[in-house]
Amino acid sequence: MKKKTRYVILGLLRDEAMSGYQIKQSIDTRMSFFWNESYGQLYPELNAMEKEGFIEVVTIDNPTQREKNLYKTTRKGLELFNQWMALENDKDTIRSEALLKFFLADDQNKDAILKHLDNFQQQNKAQLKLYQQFYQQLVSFIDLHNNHKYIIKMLELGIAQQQLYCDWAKNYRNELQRQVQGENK
Amino acid sequence: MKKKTRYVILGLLRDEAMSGYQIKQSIDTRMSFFWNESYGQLYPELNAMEKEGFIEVVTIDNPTQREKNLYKTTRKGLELFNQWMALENDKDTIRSEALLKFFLADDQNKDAILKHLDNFQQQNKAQLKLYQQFYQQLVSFIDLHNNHKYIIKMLELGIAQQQLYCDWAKNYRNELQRQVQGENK
DNA sequence: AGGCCCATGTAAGTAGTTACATGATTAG
DNA sequence: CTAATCATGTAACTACTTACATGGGCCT
Repeated sequence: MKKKTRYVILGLLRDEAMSGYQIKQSIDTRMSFFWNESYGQLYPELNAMEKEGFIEVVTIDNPTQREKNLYKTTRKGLELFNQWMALENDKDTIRSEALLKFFLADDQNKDAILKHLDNFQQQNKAQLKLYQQFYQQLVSFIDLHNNHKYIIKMLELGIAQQQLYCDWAKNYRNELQRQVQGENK
Repeated sequence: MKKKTRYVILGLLRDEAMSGYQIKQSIDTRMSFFWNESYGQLYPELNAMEKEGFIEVVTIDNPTQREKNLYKTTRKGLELFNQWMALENDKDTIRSEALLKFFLADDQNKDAILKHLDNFQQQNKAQLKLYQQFYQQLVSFIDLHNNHKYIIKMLELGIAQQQLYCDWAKNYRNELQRQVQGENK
């Protein structure tokens, strides 16, 4: 499977100059229901892409700011990005250990599942909150960038999914809990 | 991140003896909304696990059947599985190129997005059908295995998610289509 | 007879994570 | 003053995919 890191970078740096660190934050807080990247991918890729001319360093006017490498996408980078957009997609990669455990569980693992359901719900709730925050932020802009409506659409999906996961987990948890109590009567 | 392949194998081979090929089919058709594996992981792992005594070969009584290696989980394997169940979960891994494109799109990529939305909807619809089939299969058993109710719960989540994705894509597609038509007027 | 699915595997290459190192800045 | 967060990077490792090889059985 081909590496997609450069396209994420290219896409994010079209509108806003960002550092590697900021890119990572963006992905983690706004895109994590369908994507992730690690620093070990990001930083070397940023350096390679700069050398190849797909992104360039933006110098900051404000010299009081501490040093960080802000990049933005070049024209050449934009071309590469748009080419990628038209290409067929590779198949998805997904591995959720929590969901795997839920699927493979039997009555011997009831306690473990109960614990994992709690964590699962809590994590999804936290993520839901982040998506909602970003959503509010975007819709409050009167002056919409032409890409904002695309992001908003995706956030709607993410929010609906997180909501589904939370509700499902809450429900399931209560159901299992009742079963356990029934047994101990 | 530690390799989880052995736990999937262990979990699936508790109830039903299966070949590597069947395991792969199972994962692809029933678990693909939260997990995937490739043959390159599966077959070497099966051989290693047999050597280590976590799974064992089941000999078939029926000699007309063509040759295939059917495995099931051993007591030792079950212990390992139950230990894993109680452990904390690693963080998820996820990469969906389609969703990435939806997120990063702007007006320049409208046509590409339209095409990807079609594929996305179609693929999710196909997967939805598979989950529904398996669901029907499970609920029609009068004699529920003690793990069936756990699988059913997961399928409910999978079905709801696929439904959400399909509806979202259909809606989004129509919306974008109308925009394009509006522009060409 | 040909194509498709069943079935098992391996080798090479690539993608990805983790742990470590380093240091500045900010908030309490 | 110290802990957390911002910030950048690299090396070693491991996980994973892909492409290839092989062949039987089934359907038409």
